[in-house]
Amino acid sequence: MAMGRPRAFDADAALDQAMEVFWRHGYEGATIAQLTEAMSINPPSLYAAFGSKEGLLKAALDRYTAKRNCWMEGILSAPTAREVAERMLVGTADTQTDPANPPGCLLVQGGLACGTGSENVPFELAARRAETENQLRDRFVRAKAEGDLKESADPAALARYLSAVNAGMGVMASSGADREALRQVAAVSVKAFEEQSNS
Amino acid sequence: MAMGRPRAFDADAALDQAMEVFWRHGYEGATIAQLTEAMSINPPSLYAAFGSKEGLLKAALDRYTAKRNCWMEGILSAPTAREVAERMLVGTADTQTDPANPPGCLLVQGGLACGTGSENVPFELAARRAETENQLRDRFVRAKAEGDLKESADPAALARYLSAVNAGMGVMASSGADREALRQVAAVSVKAFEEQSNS
DNA sequence: CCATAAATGTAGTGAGCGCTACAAATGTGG
DNA sequence: CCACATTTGTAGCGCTCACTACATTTATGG
Repeated sequence: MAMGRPRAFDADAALDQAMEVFWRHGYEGATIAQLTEAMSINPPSLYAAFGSKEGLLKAALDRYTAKRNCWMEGILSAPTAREVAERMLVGTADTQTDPANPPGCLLVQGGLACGTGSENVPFELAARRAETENQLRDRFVRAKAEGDLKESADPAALARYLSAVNAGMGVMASSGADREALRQVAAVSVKAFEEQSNS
Repeated sequence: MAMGRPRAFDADAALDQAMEVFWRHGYEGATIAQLTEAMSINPPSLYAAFGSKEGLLKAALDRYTAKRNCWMEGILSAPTAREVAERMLVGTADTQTDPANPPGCLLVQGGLACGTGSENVPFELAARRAETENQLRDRFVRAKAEGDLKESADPAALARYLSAVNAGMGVMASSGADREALRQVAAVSVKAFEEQSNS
C-alpha cells in the first residue's frame, strides 16, 4: 500500500514557533492566524498534525517541559538543598529574562484563567508546574535523609515555596522586571533556605 | 433643562459582579454576555456607563485597588518590617483562598499576556501590582531608618521579594492550592525576613 | 507507470465576539 | 403638563474566531 505524501515542514521547528506565540500572547490571546504564520504552514496542516488549538498547545508544552526537565537535572544535581534553591532561582532569573524568549514562563503566561470551553488549559499548565514542584520535593526529601536539611524542615513546604517564588518571578518578568531585579529576588529568597539548612 | 432618565442599577454593585467575572475568567476569557448577565444589565447600559470592555475592567480595578489599599493600611501599620511581611503573606494566603471570591488575585488572574489589541491590559494590571510594591518599599525605607532593618538590607529588593511571593501565591491559589499550603509558603517566606531584621 | 494514501493551498463555514442603532420608557426643569 | 435629556430593552451590526471541504500535489507500493 502507498504511504502518502510526506510532511513538508519540521514539526519540532514549527512547535518552537508556536510555543513562542503562546508564550507571548497566552493561549486565548494567540490566534490560529498568528500561529500558522509563525509556523509557516496553513491551517489544514496544523489541524492534521495537532488536531486542535488545544492539541497544539499540549504538543508545544510537551516540548517545553522536555527542555525544562533537562534543565532541572542540572539543578537537582546540586550537592545541597540550599544550592538547589540557589541554582534554580538564579537560573530562573536568567532564563525568564533571556531575550531569546518572551519574558516570563510559558507555564504561567500561558493562561491562569480562561474562558468557558477552555477550562482545561489552566489545569494543563498547573499540572506541568506541579511536576517541577514534585521533583523539588523529592530532592528535598533526599536532602533531609542525607542530613543536609534540618530535622524540622518540611520538604513539601520548601518545594512549594520555591515553586511559588518561581511563579512570582515569572509574573514580574512578564511585566518588565529586568534580570538584575529578579536576581535580587532570588538572593533574598535563598535566605529562607539557610534557616533550614545544617551549617 | 431636563436631567434625563436616572440610572436604574447600582454601579458599584454591578462592578463587584463584573470584578468576579474578570477574576474567574481573566480579561479575555470574560465575555460581554457573561458580564452583562452577572451585572443584571443589558449591553447598552454597560457601554453608556463604562465606555468599553476595557473601561469596565479599569473601573472594576479601581474598586479592587481601593479595597486593597484599605487592606494594605492595616498591613503597613505593623510595628516592624518582619511583621509587615508576616501579616501581608498570611493575609494573602487567607484572602486568596476566601471562598467568597474566586481563588487567586485579580491583578494576576486578570491577564499576564493578551492578544493583539489588548496589550494595555497586562500593563494596567502590572501598574496596580507595582503600587503595592511601592507602598512596601516606602515602608521598608522607614523601617531601615528606624533601625528595624539591618544597615545592609535593601528596601526595594525586599519589597520586590514580597511582591513576587505574593504573585506566586496567587498563581498557586488559582490552580487549587488550599489555605494550609499557602500559609506554609508564607511561613517559609517570612524566614527570609528574619535574616534582614535586627533581633 | 499506475493506483493509493497522505499533505497541501485556496477559500471558505457557522458561531460567537465586542459593540451599537433605534424606539420606547422615565425621570427633571420650566 | 409639557419639552427635553438620558437610560433601557430589543435586535442585530460587522468582524474575527477556530476550524474544514475540496481539489491538487507529491510521495510510495506493486
